[in-house]
Amino acid sequence: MQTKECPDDICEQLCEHPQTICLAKKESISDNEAQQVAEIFKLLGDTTRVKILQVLSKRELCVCDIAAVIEMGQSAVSHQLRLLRNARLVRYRREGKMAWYSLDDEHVRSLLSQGIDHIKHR
Amino acid sequence: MQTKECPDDICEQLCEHPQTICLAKKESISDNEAQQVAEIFKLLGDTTRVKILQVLSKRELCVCDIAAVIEMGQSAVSHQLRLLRNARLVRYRREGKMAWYSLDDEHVRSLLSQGIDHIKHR
DNA sequence: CTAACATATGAACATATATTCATATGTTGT
DNA sequence: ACAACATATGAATATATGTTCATATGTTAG
Repeated sequence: MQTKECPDDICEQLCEHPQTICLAKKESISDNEAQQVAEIFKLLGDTTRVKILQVLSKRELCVCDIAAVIEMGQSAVSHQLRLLRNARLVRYRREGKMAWYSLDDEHVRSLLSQGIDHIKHR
Repeated sequence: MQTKECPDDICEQLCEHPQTICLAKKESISDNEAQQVAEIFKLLGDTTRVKILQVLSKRELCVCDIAAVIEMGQSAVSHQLRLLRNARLVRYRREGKMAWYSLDDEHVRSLLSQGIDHIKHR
């Protein structure tokens, strides 16, 4: 991302420390990467979706059962499932008129359980 | 949360599967827990904050250096740092007129690096 | 004390997001 | 074909969130 070497820290620049800044920039992730990372965490950053993912991490469930378990309306659940589906965090299969959802990302399972651990031990 | 045993799955209830729902409820986290988990991930779910946390994971930086590195205004950075400070994800120390920030949560360091790994390998 | 500076913060604004309601889609059983 | 049902989705609404601008706070140097 940064091609030039870091110049000496001559510090004409107010408080900024050019050399430190230059080093830090070299080690920083790109806008695009940061955005993608944020995207994943954003999906985990909603109470309803946390509940959905957590119950799906235990067993496959159909939409109306998810709604019953987390006590939310079918429509709200369905909207959230769409987001999770689009991001491929959940998998679904159709069986007759029912749609069965389950967790489809071991990485997310791990992040989720770490998040839960985190709040349980502090 | 659920004190009663799960009744047999007599299924008078439309599509819902009472026994499955009952079991799933027993294994589900509380509203409060889900909210706290979401709270953490919400903090990781913004591009600017991901960038801030990522650069702070490498080294301690003062506010205006953070702003320079991630190329954002001082005010925006300061506002975000407040959120991170309140959640104790970052630590800060004052040195004269400067404020030095660093990452203060190994759990978050781990979540962050997993998030970055995740998007890099897919 | 004053000026310059680093940081913090309140208010305003624009944008994003979650939920609800109404309705569409698609399946099953009669 | 029709009715009942499970799910999906568009539109509307309310709320939350991020950034900017202006300004406040607090520190240092002169």
